[in-house]
Amino acid sequence: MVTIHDVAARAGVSPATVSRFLRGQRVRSYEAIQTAIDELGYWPSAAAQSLKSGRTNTIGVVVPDITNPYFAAVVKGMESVTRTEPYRILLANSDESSEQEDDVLADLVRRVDGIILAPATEQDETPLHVRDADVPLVFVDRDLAGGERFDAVLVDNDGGGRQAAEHLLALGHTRVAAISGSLDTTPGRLRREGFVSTLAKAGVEVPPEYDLVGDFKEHSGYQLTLSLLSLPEPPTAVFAANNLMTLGALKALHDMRIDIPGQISLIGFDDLDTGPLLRPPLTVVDRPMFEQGVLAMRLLLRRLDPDDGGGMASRVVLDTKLIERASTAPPGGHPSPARTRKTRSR
Amino acid sequence: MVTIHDVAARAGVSPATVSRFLRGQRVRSYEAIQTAIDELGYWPSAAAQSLKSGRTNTIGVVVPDITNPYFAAVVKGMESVTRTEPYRILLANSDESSEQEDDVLADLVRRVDGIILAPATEQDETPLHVRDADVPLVFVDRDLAGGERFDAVLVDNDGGGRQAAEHLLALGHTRVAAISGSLDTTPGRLRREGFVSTLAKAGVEVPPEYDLVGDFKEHSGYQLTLSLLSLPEPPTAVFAANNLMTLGALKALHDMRIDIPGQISLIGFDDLDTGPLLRPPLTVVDRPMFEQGVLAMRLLLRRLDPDDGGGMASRVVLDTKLIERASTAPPGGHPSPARTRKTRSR
DNA sequence: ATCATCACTGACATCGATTTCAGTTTGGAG
DNA sequence: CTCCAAACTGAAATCGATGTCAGTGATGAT
Repeated sequence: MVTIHDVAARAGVSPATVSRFLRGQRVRSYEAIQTAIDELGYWPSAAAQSLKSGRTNTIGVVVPDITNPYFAAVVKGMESVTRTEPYRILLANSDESSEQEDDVLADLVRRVDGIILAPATEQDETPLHVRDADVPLVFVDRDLAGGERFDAVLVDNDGGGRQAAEHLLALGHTRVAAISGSLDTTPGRLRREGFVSTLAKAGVEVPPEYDLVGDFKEHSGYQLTLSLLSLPEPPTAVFAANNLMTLGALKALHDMRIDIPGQISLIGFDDLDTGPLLRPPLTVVDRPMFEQGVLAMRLLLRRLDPDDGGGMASRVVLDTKLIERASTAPPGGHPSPARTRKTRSR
Repeated sequence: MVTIHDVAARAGVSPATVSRFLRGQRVRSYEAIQTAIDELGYWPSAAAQSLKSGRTNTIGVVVPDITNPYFAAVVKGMESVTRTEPYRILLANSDESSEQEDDVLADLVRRVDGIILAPATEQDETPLHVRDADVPLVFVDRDLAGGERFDAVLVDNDGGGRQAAEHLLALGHTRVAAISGSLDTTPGRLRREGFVSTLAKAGVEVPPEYDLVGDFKEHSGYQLTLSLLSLPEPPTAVFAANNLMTLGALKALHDMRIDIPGQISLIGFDDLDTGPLLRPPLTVVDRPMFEQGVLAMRLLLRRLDPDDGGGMASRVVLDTKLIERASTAPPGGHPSPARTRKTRSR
């Protein structure tokens, strides 16, 4: 490896002068130094710089599953921010597991200047350890019990659940099932609460056999949908609390030759790139993805700015939006011609 | 920050002894040291360790677009390998741009022990610089002109293009269009070559106005499909050379109210999680994704193993597989009843 | 010609962990 | 009780870059 000493020797100056040159200070022999750097192909050692400065210029990002299009979009948003900064992203999957998250975080705190985390569960204790390590922490998508003191970028999950419920109520559904994500997570818990409580206010109860809990993975959406179909009286509408479980539900309904929305209406949470192209086009509760990543990274970089005053935790909560497509319709019947036309028109 | 000196002082030993304890050597006062570590919450500094050892335990991964489900799956495969190793992944997007790739690589070589790269173009020179920096390099998905001396995990793109062509030929198509990816990339060039040359051998020429080149992004698939539809004599079948452009094509065909496969058959490259659920279910050339990531990471870790002999470059080429669904059919007509039943049966 | 001022320079200490080398301690044998 | 080998320990050097501090050299004013 070629070091600053090699460059100094070849340019006939001291390492200190080379260092000054690198940091943009005026130096008498800049020509000789530049030549030496080019000829030797010198690049300063990141490890040595980190040791001296105490900064790694690296941000740790921990998400449950990078193949979930939602998280992929969020990470891309983060990446778009770091592009113009000297920061890089150290990426890790937690696989929806607190233990893996623990392991990964313990390692990350030693290597990064800050961390953006979508915690596997709300009860997770580790992130507080992260704070002990004096590494700034920002939550994205999911929150933590007692996490109010950290920056966070979230969405109005409760409101999203409400929107889904109101949509189904407006269509006249009364036998309504929910496939929730893990209730240990903020989105899992709040989406269900918003959904169930809104139905309850309208006098529609969700009986236990309709009130199912999955794990945000496609397989659980598939299995739980099958179990709904095996009931003596299946629901006329199903709400799935994230994109992957919605796909699982859709696959199950296809496999069982259920007509959507003729026999069962399906509404999901989180839009998909393919959402409009599916059979049928999916009605979903949508939310900003890329933008969440951008905001989370900006919050973190602000914390890392030495001129930043510190200040209170920023808690950003974005709104969800209902996108009506063709997978929902009044119970029993086929989609009304009006609805169909409306959906197809754009 | 708590250092090894603090621990040593509290345990009443020298830093050298603490270091030995950390590296698992036998030490008389291990109890006192362990206690001191716990009480102080000590973690060794990654920067200092890197400086001393010359290793960062970090792998750089550069892909064109992490929101492409193919690359997300590949990265997840890589991650699954590093999970049981002390390595972490530094992730960067090149956005299909050689310049961004350059910038990112110049920075990465200073921070990582090895790099896995899906180059933006075949003509890219930078990766050779990476080699100058003595950082092992593995290609995934895409190759480089003159890259034969590097490890690589690729697929038989030429064969995949051939499979697509043979499928369309078997259905009887003669007016066939290709939406290729950038011809500067291995997959862009080879998929087109395999496709066009197979058609040519069967006496089917692809005229210039059918022989279009996109950039692997959804928008180009959309635009190029529209341009095909505006021709006086549009094709009866379209081959799109990756998943995103296939989606773009599908959207364009929907927007223009084209019946698939009644008026136009569509075949894609790379399956999607939603592939079977689309309108219509897509016929595609599929290939291993997760597995490609696993293999690439294994190759790289082998290079990093100090006991490894060095040895020749490993060039792994995986096979593609045709998945027949309902988006392709004989020209002109509706899908034959037989085909439809077959597709729906699973 | 002299001196004050300013711009620039190099030796050295430093960041935190590891490793070498020269001890010191321990345990057992005689 | 003495001695030796084996087990363990600490001081100091090291990795590469940077910041401090005490200079050296040039420039201009007198």
